[in-house]
Amino acid sequence: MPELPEVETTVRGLRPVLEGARLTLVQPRRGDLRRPFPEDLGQRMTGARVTALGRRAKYGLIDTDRGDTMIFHLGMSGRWRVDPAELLPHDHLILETDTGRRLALNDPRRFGSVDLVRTDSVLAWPPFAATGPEPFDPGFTAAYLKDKLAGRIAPIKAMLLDQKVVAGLGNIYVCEALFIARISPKREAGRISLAKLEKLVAAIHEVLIAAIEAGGSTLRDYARPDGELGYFSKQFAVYGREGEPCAGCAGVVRRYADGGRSTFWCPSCQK
DNA sequence: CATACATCCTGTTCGC
DNA sequence: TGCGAACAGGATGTAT
Repeated sequence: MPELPEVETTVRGLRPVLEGARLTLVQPRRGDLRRPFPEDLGQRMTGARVTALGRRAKYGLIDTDRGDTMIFHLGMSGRWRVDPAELLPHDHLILETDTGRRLALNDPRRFGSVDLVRTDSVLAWPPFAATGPEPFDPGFTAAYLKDKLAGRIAPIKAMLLDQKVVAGLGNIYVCEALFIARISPKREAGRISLAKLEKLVAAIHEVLIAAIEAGGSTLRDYARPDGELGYFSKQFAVYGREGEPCAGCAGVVRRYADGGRSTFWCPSCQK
């Protein structure tokens, strides 16, 4: 489930633990997640000092003073456990620092990934090369979307999930943003007016900011040894609320399966 | 190129 | 009560 807000919250939580620290141990505990760990991950990262942490799309970036960037993806079920008292099943990668901190990348479903690229080549890394603008990039505007979606007959929901259109959105926040903008997830993407796209851009900003703030407010919990990441779930207007009253009209939230994915929406007010 | 769909993975939830 | 089926879904590969 980690989408942009959860990855951003994770990066902000890792920053005070890792930034400036030297890595004394970088140890995979199995060979692979979604794909194999880089063979030289331990060799290249052990002894390096972490200089910065960042995020691109749904990936977290850990820069070192050796000119390497470790890129992690949390997949569906991934999270970093901070200072765990003991290692658990699915702790697939362990980091230790010269400041006495320990991190475990735990990912039961193993949809996540860890890659290692040269920092000066991060933007050319294949998964990033085709990735669209960040939602808060000044270039992500209604005009941009109008151009990008021109002629597209696919539903707007599918287009927003496409990382080449905009980076960082997943099923949950796409559903929420379309609800806020009162746009049906089934609407043909190329036939949405500029005015509606302006509402959509604003809705995406609104829902992401609220989710990041909700996550940020729970950083203290996240940092607990057995801590949980704070999610936005209690504030979802439509996601997971099939059959419940719509928060914005007299309608009822409905669900349909689209390519095996659930879409939640209010047919009464999303047109 | 655009679109649709299958695949990966495992803990949790649901129905019979 | 138990057990199998369904479900969660991001990235990627294949098919049309």
